Amino acid sequence: MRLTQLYAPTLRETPADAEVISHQLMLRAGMIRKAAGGVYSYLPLAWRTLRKIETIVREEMDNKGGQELLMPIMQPAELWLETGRWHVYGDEMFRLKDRHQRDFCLGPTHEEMITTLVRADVRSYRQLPLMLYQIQNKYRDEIRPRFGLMRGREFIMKDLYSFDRDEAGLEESYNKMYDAYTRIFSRCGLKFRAVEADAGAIGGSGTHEFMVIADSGEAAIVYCEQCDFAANVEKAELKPIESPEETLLPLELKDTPGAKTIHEITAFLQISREKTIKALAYKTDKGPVLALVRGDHELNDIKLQNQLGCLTLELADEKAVGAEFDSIAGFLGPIGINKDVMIVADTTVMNLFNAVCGANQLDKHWLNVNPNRDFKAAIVADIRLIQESDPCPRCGASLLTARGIEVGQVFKLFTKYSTALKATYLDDNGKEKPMVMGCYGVGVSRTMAAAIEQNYDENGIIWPAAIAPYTIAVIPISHKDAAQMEAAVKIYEELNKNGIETVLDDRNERPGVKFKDADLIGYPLRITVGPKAINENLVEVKVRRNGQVIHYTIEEYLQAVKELLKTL
RNA sequence: CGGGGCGUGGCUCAGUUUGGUAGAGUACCUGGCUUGGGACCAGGGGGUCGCAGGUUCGAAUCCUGCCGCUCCGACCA
Repeated sequence: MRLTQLYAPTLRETPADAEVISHQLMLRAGMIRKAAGGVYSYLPLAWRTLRKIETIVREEMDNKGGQELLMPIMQPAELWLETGRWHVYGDEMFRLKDRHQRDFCLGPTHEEMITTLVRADVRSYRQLPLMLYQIQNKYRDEIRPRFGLMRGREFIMKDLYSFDRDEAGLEESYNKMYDAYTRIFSRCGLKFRAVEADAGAIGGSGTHEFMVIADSGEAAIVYCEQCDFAANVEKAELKPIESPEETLLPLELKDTPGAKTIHEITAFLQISREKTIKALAYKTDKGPVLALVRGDHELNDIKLQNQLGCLTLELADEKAVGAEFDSIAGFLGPIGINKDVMIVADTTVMNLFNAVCGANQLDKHWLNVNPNRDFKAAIVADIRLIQESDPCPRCGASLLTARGIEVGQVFKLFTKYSTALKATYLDDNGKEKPMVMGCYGVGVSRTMAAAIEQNYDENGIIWPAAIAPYTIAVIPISHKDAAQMEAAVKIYEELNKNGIETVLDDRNERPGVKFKDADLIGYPLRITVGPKAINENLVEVKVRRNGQVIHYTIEEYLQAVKELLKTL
């Protein structure tokens, strides 16, 4: 491709409405343009990269026995009514009506569609296992689209669904996909971690998220350097912490004027945060809940929600604390709380001796609180948020934290959808059984953005070679110098002939402009054709990632470049 | 939905406080000159100032309503 022909309008300045680096650079590099909030056009450069990612995904899916198909984006409401998700999915689903006022949606995901497809045609255990996938646009009317392609309302996703005879089969399919995902993101040149995750609203259990490590990531993860443990903080389980044993002292009511926060109470009483109990009042669809964690810990509301099995969970405001909890904000505690309130305590709290907690009275706290003696909890479980330097639940080493961009997730759905949609088969005894399912997603467009978040510098994008829109830019210094142009064209044509995707910057621009654009677009290699190279009959190659300049002879450069690209 | 910010040529922004002929840089077109890190000179095209009302002799500017974008919080690939 000659750059005089390429449709990639670059911008000198960063558009004001782009916040994250991938969004800024894709706009500046002429890769994407916004059509509406969270909805983008992919210009030729972006589309080339997306197709490369898709190709990698396809190869790995096919290698594991996946078969590609394509289902409709527009889906009838009946499917979703059958599983109940038409109502559960809420405002996040784009809905529309046809001319007969029949309800449809734009597919946010395809469990319903694929399951009804398969149930109609699969009858026998002989037809299983089955792995079907597609790559297409998905639609989710996000509460707040942001970060360019990282959280769009329309995005490209690969979704594969596995159908097995039993859980052993599912396990096998799951492991295949886990392995395929590891290969996909490795091939894309990304630094990532597979982390244990919460199953969320899709349902099912047993799930990993593939996180590209980047500071701009929306998810927080913890990982262990001593073993292979890694988890989303939402999910990460924790072992209870034992407290050093103490003689039980008698309960004592203490005046603590104005001490509402853990910080204030520990300063006032001159005690450590580990000796305090933090109480949080929640309103749920299962009634009021008082959640207890140790003062130096944070509550993980997803764990709490999972323990309660409730659909809604929100912090109670001051009025509700008074009305429904018989307490006062800032002085909440389990002792003497309204009898209708369910107490859920973190296991570590129950191991405390002679602790401090709010007394549900203004400016008063209880001292020498001993759980089980002074209060009982309806549920005792792991409900706290994991923190940096917490011990690894596997090996006990100190954990580290990082931020991640979720680019893929693998899910064990078991029979949630096959049961709801009656997708059954006959086993070898002629007995009807629900298929055991899994689903596996890759955010293709998000992967492109994540690759940029992880590979850029002040001059622009630094593409991993595997997913670069073009691999090499050949830049003649002077547009008017016939010898340079001739040499440049020759190299350009030779590289393309050898299957290396190359552009020729044949624009009548000063070299600085061409260099800036090449850096911005992020070609892994640049070949500069100027007087130096011409006079000495050398090919000058510059590596985008580290700025290294290497000179090769005309005879050796092609092979050398091929080798070099393997390392990029 | 709640809370902040912003809507003026493709892009970045000034002008709004104090109403009076719509501006700059960049990008684009023409010509010249130039060519190893976003040159220079000359000429040129392009904007219903987000939309709709209102106040006024006169509105980008003041008032009202609406729309859109964006950032911070509850969701997720």
